[in-house]
Amino acid sequence: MAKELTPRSENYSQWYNDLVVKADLAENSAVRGCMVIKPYGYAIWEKMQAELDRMFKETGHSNAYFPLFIPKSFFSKEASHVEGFAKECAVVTHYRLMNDPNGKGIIVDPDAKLEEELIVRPTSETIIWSTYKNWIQSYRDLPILVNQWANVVRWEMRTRLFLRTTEFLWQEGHTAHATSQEAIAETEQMVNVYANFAEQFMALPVIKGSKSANERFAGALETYTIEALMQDGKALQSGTSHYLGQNFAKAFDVKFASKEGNVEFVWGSSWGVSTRLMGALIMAHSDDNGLVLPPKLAPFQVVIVPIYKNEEQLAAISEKVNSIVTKLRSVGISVKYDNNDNKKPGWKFAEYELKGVPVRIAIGPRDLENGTVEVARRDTLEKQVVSMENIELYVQQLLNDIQDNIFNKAIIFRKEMTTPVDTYDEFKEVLQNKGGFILAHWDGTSETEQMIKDETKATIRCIPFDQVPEEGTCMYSGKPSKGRVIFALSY
RNA sequence: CGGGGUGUAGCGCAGCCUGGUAGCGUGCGUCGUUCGGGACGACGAGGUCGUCGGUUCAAAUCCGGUCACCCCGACCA
Repeated sequence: MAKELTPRSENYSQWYNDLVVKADLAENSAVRGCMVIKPYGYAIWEKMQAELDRMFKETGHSNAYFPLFIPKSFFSKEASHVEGFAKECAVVTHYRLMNDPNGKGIIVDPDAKLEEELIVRPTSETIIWSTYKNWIQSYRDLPILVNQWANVVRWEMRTRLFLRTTEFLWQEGHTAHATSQEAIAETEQMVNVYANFAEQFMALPVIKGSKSANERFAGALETYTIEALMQDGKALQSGTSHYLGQNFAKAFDVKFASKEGNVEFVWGSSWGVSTRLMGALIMAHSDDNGLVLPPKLAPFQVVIVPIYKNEEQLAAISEKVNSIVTKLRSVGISVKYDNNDNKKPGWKFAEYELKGVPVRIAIGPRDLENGTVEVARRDTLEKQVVSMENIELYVQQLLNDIQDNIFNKAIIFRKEMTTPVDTYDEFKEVLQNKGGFILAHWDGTSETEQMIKDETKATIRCIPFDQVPEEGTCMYSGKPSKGRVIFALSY
């Protein structure tokens, strides 16, 4: 066994790291905190991008591209925004290198200092709103519904493949509207798009809700989030959508003439998901044998492994396989035929299990005689010998079953790992011994949330949209509360 | 930035305490036998032991400096 994973029960975090590397998704690069996303991992990201991009366009958005660099002065224009990002910005100060006069390689040319430093974007609100100022004069120019696919840099202290890297890939939508109602509707629409994507494609159940003031995006009036629960009982913020009010319009003086002839500031939203979704996908479904991918996002949904003793057998099998491949593709199933002669079937079985391919078809001499194939599903590891007749319909149904099954499993897990508590002692007990989402009453103040965070590291993941109204008292302060919020330890 | 740890073959590690021929697993190459759950045998290629300096007849090993990376904390999508 060349590629054994650390079991989850032994060390969940190690399991995750092992899995990312051994399933060939990504690896650490020569640059501190930055990862190389390998072809197999990138293929999954491309699948996610394709679906999200389609969903954005269906809701009326267009893609555009803004600069990687942001003049430093732009950042100071929105006070809470700079406050939130200042500590993690990479800064470009020079534009030229030169040979070291002391002969020790290459140094930064001290004469090539920039007049104004450039920030490598940690997010693009500032550069985009400075641009929108030029695009908007009248209500007729609104709304602007733009998305960009980009990389951003946040100089984090500690990084983990996909979950938190110094540079990461994401999309950021930035919209401008004539009314606050419209901007809020957009913010809500996009958090719903994210939730639908997570649940329908990633098979990842999420809870939609609002962030508390402490956890809100720097510069937003309101942050909506989708929160997912990982197998170790920790929460992962998987996507956010921010209602910006007129904050950035005021900071960058973006005004429009309304229908009534008044000059008003524009209302905004921004929303994003990142390669962190890869981390969520990996952790949500995978097991000690490796990755488990939802069929809708797998780079290939079916792998076919031939079993043979000699060239003639392989030729006979390959002929059958070709017809199977054609049939599968005809119903839109993606297939890889692995006839690599350098690896044995056993090796291939283990390898594709590790890589999370949803369905494996093995075909050997026995099958040729019987007109059958062996079909194995990754989620349950069950194997079944089925007829080659109508194989495409069987596999199509199986892929649907797998997609549903892993989603249902995740829902059941979340249900088991969601615990209502009424006292702070109970809260600490559950947090320590069980983890997961904890539903508790909170008095609504930042102070209380901060105290709980300082004492337990748990934060309010969100105030759920579907919060049940319920009179209660804050577990920490005893003050009145009108409903439970979700606490958890988080990534 | 505080605490801990590690740099030796592509990868994972042993050797260091007690200085004296550079070692194991895996991976890689060739050949043969294998092939329905990570095959086996034979032969072979591959390392100025992170780096700079010191001690010594002799340094992977002892001493000092330095660099890099990893883990735990504070920060975070």
